[in-house]
Amino acid sequence: MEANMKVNKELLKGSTAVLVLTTLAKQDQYGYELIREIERQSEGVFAFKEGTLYPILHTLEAEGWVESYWQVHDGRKRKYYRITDKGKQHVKERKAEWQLFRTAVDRVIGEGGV
Amino acid sequence: MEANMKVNKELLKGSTAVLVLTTLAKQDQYGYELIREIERQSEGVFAFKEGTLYPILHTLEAEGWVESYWQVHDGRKRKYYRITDKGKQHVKERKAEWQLFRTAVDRVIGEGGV
DNA sequence: TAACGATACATAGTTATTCTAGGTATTAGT
DNA sequence: ACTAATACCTAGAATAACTATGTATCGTTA
Repeated sequence: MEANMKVNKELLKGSTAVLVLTTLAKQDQYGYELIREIERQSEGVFAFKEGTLYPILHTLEAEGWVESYWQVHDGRKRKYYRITDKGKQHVKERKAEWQLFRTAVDRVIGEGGV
Repeated sequence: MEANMKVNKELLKGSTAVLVLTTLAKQDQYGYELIREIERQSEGVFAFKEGTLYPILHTLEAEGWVESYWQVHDGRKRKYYRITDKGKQHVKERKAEWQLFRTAVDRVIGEGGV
């Protein structure tokens, strides 16, 4: 599981919120765990650094898309995040946006069944 | 054909080079024409402003992925761009990167035949 | 028991890329 | 003569992820 398989980081811009929110929609998770979970699900393509993910989580919380709560587990203090109803609505819109974007790129570059 | 169908502009980052180079790989085009052509092919999703596209073309040229030449057509001076061999190699790599990225996003958000 | 690596959270400042907002010049139509 | 469309251009703003660094705790092992 090589970390940092070289996907241009610029490609990522605008996609992180939907990646994080979708993952949180399945179950509450804490930051450090989210990094591993997203890396696992993307099969190593997305390997967020902590310095990248934590500020994103703070932004998502400021927007009201997630809520956080501290919880001790296995003798460790962890800050869990839970998606809100507003966040669920938001992720629905962003997913639709992603579909639109993906389809448009594929049309131009000529992949995806054209 | 409404310009600016709201695809988050951040999503675009990292994708413009491959969009432009792929279009140029089909035939030489000039900037103003490229904007319309990409808008047409993406069915209105990507509507670059001139202030966006021209600097991108200059960057692509500086990287050696395209070459430009002035040509008069229909009584108008136009700056045409032609993709180079180096550009063709580059766009191949970027397309592969796009496939990897797209697949990874779809895996995480749970679309695309998982 | 001291040292070290892994876990877990955090922020300041840099970098990269697109957009905004302006500008110039030419041509075609009214 | 005026206006809209064509065609090119750049400087500076805005945005978002990354780099680098810091703190603290826990488990393992020498």
